[in-house]
Amino acid sequence: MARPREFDIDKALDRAMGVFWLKGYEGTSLQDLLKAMKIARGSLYKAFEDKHSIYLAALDRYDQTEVEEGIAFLSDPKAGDGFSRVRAMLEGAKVDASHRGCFLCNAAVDQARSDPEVGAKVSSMFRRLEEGIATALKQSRRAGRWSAKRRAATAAYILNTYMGLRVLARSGYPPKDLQAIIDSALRTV
Amino acid sequence: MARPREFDIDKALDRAMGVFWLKGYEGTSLQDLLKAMKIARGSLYKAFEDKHSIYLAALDRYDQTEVEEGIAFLSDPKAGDGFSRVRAMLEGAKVDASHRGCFLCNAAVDQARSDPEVGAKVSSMFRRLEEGIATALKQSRRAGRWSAKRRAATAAYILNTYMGLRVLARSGYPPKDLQAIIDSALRTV
DNA sequence: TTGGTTATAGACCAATCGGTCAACAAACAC
DNA sequence: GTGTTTGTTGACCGATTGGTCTATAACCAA
Repeated sequence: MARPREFDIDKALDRAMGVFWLKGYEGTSLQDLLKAMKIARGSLYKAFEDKHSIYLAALDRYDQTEVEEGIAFLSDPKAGDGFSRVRAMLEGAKVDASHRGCFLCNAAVDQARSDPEVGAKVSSMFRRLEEGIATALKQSRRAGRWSAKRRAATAAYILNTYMGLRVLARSGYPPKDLQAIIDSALRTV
Repeated sequence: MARPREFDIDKALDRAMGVFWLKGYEGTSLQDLLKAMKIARGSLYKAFEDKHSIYLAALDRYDQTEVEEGIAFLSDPKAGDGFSRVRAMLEGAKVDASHRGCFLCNAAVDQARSDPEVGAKVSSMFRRLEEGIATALKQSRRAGRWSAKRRAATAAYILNTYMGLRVLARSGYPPKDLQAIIDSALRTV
């Protein structure tokens, strides 16, 4: 047989994701990636096709870890009332000490338009997050009895609010003011 | 005296803005800029300091044209009831045939964190847009008698909604669904 | 017409970009 | 051990990056 790979490919992908997340696709150089992933050039090109495919793989990794975790939380009855889970999700966007925003939102803004593959992944995550929010609403005291249609519309509205928060948070909007926005957004849902 | 400049610097800046808007800062090369601005390399470096300063100037130009125009519209009593002006602003984000998003939102996501000068300009535009929205609310039948504090909170909330719409629109979210989000967002304000 | 000044054009530059490759190393089958 | 296969390493590649510089052109004052 052949020589086994010396590095953990998922760990390397996590590190690549961190760089893309912080600096964006165009703003990240191969050198940035190699340094963060702690592997040599040749190893990277054995494991991945090219820079673009690493970005796509990092986006998938973000999906499998962050997004799926978020959806699982939204759908988890043990995490409190459905409505409070939605609130917790929004408040999670408030504290962004690293000012990285969310990778999904960053990808939507700077790559989704020019890269159809990114666009498809972004749309998929949007849709599934919406479904997660709708599920949480269904399991809430307040919205549990609404029509499915009304819950779906509200879920889209909350996803939209979430994306707005991520944009404002990334550019340093004060957390206190973000909290006020969350309160306004949920007050009358 | 000296030889006069042959190109209109504001027109060139408009063109530069268009490229940055579409492709982002890192995604735009000097060649892209020269081609769009229709000037030669030497002329560009006579008129501007470097690529970065062109980006800042383009952001200022966006401020003076698009943002100020939006604020003027929001504050204009002749443009209908204050509340309907706010609605019109949100619906303006819905139709984004070019999928450019808004330059302000793009700058917030991909440059505001890493570039303090961009961050300051972005924050300034956010704040003034909020004031514009608050002014429109003050001139509305529905919110005219609210406290200034409540109007300010609602203005921040609407700005947040607007940014969310821009993100979703840029990645190809269907306009019909965006309309539903707008309806949800304004239903209970 | 001449001189001073500044814009234009594009050749040119070092540095960096993403990507390839050949030499070597490590694993297992036999 | 030997052979085969694949991972690792870093030198290397052409292309492109943002930016400089020189020769020339266009303008106005005198």
